[in-house]
Order: sequence, then structure tokens, then C-alpha cells
Amino acid sequence: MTHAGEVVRVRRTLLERIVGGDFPPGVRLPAETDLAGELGCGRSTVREALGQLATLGVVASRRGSGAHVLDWRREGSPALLPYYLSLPSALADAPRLLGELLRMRRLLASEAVRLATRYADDAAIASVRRALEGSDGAVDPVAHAMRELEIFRQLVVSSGIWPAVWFANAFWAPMRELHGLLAPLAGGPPGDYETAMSRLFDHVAARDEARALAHLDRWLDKVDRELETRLVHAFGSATPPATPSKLRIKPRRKSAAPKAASSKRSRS
Amino acid sequence: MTHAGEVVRVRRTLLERIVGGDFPPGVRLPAETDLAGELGCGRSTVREALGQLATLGVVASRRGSGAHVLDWRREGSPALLPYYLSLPSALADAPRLLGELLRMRRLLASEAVRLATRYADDAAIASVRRALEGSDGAVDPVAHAMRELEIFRQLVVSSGIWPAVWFANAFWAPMRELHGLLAPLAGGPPGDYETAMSRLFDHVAARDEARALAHLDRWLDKVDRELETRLVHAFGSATPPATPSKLRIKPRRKSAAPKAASSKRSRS
DNA sequence: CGAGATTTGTACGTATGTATA
DNA sequence: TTATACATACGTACAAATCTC
Repeated sequence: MTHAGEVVRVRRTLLERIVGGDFPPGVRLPAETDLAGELGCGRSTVREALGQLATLGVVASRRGSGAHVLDWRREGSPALLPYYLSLPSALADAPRLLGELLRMRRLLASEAVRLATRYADDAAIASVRRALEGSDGAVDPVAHAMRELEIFRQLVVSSGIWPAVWFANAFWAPMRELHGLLAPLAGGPPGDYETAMSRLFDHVAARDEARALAHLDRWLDKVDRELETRLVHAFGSATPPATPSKLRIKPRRKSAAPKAASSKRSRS
Repeated sequence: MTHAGEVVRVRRTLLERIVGGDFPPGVRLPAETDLAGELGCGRSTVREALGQLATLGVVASRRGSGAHVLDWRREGSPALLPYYLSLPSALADAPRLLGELLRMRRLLASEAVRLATRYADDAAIASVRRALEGSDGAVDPVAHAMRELEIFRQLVVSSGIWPAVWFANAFWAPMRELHGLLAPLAGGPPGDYETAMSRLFDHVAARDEARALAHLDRWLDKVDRELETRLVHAFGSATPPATPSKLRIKPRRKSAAPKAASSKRSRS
């Protein structure tokens, strides 16, 4: 971690000072040239770091004025999630947070299944299914979590609704990080994972939206419940998830939900 | 428009060539120095433009190799939406696209109301309500659309579930662009807008989640229906003949008709 | 209100490291 | 192994917006 480049070092330093309270929202940061001198780097490096912080929604720069710290809790981007989760203040209401994050995951998965059921052609569905079956045997919890996320993303891709795909892409990156954190606690795939997914794909291939969504809902109920008990086991009584599976409802029409986007600033 | 800076010009040129098919997914772009010479700018400018295209999910650069065009339909980010909507191929299935985008809006609004109802304290709800009432009188369609979006975002903020806020932020930017396109066609706020919103806030303040969501659902039903008729009126039969006259329909299958766009970006 | 100082925005250049072909 | 090409970092110069006195 110590050898990640000057820009990364400068960005981390500034971000730590900001979330740590040294630079509270509203204050003006020192001039770029001053920061360069203070941090021992060139102004271009400071600018690159500030640019990345700007895409995180943490600072904003204006000509003649300077770089001001934003109210990052209110103006931030999804990429802040991993930073936020490492703060003590986030741990304070971890239960509520985890419940809401699981709900987001559920909404995303539902939308993925709905889109695929409604719009994907047979070949696309079969292709995603092959990808699922072709990579089983993996027992590493993190690898399993990533694969599961990718399956749902591929379902969105199969629908060919490209804007939905792009929103999914934006959601998936922070979700991946979250899964990377939770997976070691959640453990590997349940024993009936292959069976459950296979049945889900049966419903999707049959264009039976109602059954597909119901099956997914039951499956996630079970998975979330298991995750909860394991977390309680790991943390003691610290994390009761507040996930009401009040997600299906809706007497008629409509069902689940997608969401938003983020951006990053680095190449390769 | 003509004086937006070299980077913007270079980015736009490259993006047009890519989405236009000159550089199909998979091909390697010319070297940065070659592009700089060809486009009449410095290599740094080319790099900045390529960096922005990389954040859009359009290209990826690797050391020693070069910048390769990605499958941007599958790997893109939400910021691609305005560019995509300006393509003829997007217009082809505009009805389906608009239906799905309206569905996303509905899901987001529902989640906003739910989060506020569940977590926001009285002061926060009252604050959002004041913001709503304090800015009425605006009849400009675009201004109204932006204000409406902002109200729902503020509802999420009021919940204090910051990760949800960040996801909302990311989603809101492209949504704003979409609204900017549709608003002039949709017209200003309906006559009963204030009343409907006021009632919605009553339910939220009373923590009546069921009534709040039901009220919102009915309201959006009405709004979407009006939008549909106005779009049909505006476009008549001028756009794809494949568009059935029935634009909404609730059980399955959605439709309507959007249009094209462009966008800009900068820091500060 | 105006003038000058401050600060960021933009563009380009150079040098060196490093991965790829 | 060598040549190519990108990644990274620092620097310069000037333009443009803002702030301050």
C-alpha cells in the first residue's frame, strides 16, 4: 500500500484530513501550490488528486476562489462507500445500514431478473446460464460472491436495455466492494445454490416473470437470514438487520428497483 | 459550444468516431502521440480526453499495449445516456427505453419516500417541505422538472442513510439530463401539483408508509399518462412506425417516445 | 467602483519508469 | 533482447475567474 504512487498518497492524505474533520465542510483548502509544497510534490499531482476527490463529491474547485470542502455526506458519490464503512461513525448504525444495503441488493437482483425475463432472447439467457454453470466448484467465499454479482449483471446485459446496464454497472462496483467485505463472514455458496439458480433460470427462460421473481424473493429471504445469523454469530448481538421483506407487495403492477451511477478517475 | 477547450473537442471527436463505428469495440486506437499529431494538440490533452472516455467505460488503456475500444454498450457508465440517446439506433426502440426509464424514476421516487417515511425526523421532513413550498410559482417546465427531482433527492437526504444518498446522487445526474430533454415536451407542473405533493408530505410526516407509497404511485400513474399523451402529440407519427398507439398499458410492455441530447462536463 | 493580487483552468513539454509485443 | 507505447510525475506559461483592498 505504501507504493501506490504519489497521486494516491496525496489523495489519501487529503481525504483522511477531510473525513477526519481537519477540513470540515465549507472550509477552503490551501492553494494548490501551497499543498504541493506542503506535501512535497508538484502542483500537477495535487491537481490530479483534487480532481479525483471532486469526482467523489468531496471537494469542488473554482477559478480564482479555490477548492472548498463539500458536505460529502449529502453530496458524495457511491464510491465513498468503502471509505465511509471504515469510519467509526458508520459502525454506529451498522444494523440499519446493512439492512438497507441488503434491500438495495434485493431490488437490483429483482430488476435484473425482471429485465431478462421480459426482454432477453433465448440465446442470451442460455449464454448467461452457461456462464453460471461453467464456473462452479469455486468455494472461496469472495469468489462466489463476485460470481453471483456478475451473474445478475449479465442478466441485465442480456436484456439489451443498455441504459439499465449502465446504471447496473455503476451500482455494481461499490456493491462488489461491499460483497468483498461481507463474503468472508457469509461463507461460501449454500449447498442448494446450484439448484436454486437453475430453477430461477428455468423460470426466466419460460418467461414466467411472476414465478421467477417469487423464487428469487424466497431465495434472498433465505440467504439474507443466513447472513444475519452468521453476522450475529461473528459480532455478537451487534447487527440485527432491519430488512423487512416488504418488497413484493404491490397488489398490481410494478415491483422492484434499480439505481444509480458513479465515476472514477484512473486508467488501466 | 465552439470554445469549450481542446480536451472537450478531442474527447468529442474520439467519442463520435467510436459510437459512429469508425473504431469498433476491440480495435486498438492509434498511439497517443499519433492522435496528438493528427488532432493538433499535445499528448497531455489526448491523455486527458482518453482518461475521460475511460471513466465513461468506452476505452481502456494499458501500458505497452495501447488504448483499446471497449464494448461500451455492455461496459459503459450512466453518463453515456445522453450520448446514446442521440444515436439513431437508440431511437429505434425509444418506446421501450422510455418505459424503462420512467420505471426507474418511479422506483427511485418510491424508495425516496420510503426512506424518508421510515428514518427522517420531523425537522428534516419539515425542512424538505419548506423547500418545496418556498419555490413554487415557477412555471418553466425544465425548472419544474429539476425542482421535482431535487425534492425526491432531498427526501433521501432527510433519511440520513448516506450510502442511499450517494447512490441517489449518482443516479440523479443522468436523470436530470433526461428530464431536461423531456420537460419541454411534458410542460410545466399540473394544476394540482402543489396539492398532491402536500398530501404526500402529510403521509410521510404521519409515518404512514403504505398511504404515502400508494399516493405516490397514483400520482406517477397520472403524470406518466399525461407525459405519454403529450409525447404522442409532439411526435405524432413522425418517429418509428413500429410504435404502437398504446404507449402505456400497465400489466406488461411499456412504451412512449424520447429524443436526443448532448452534454458537457467540467470540474467546479 | 476599480486595480492588482491570488488562485484555478488549460495546454504543452520533458524526463523516467514499466509493461507489452 | 529490443523497440514501442503508455503511466507517472514535475514543470512552465498564460488565460480567466475571483477576491481583496
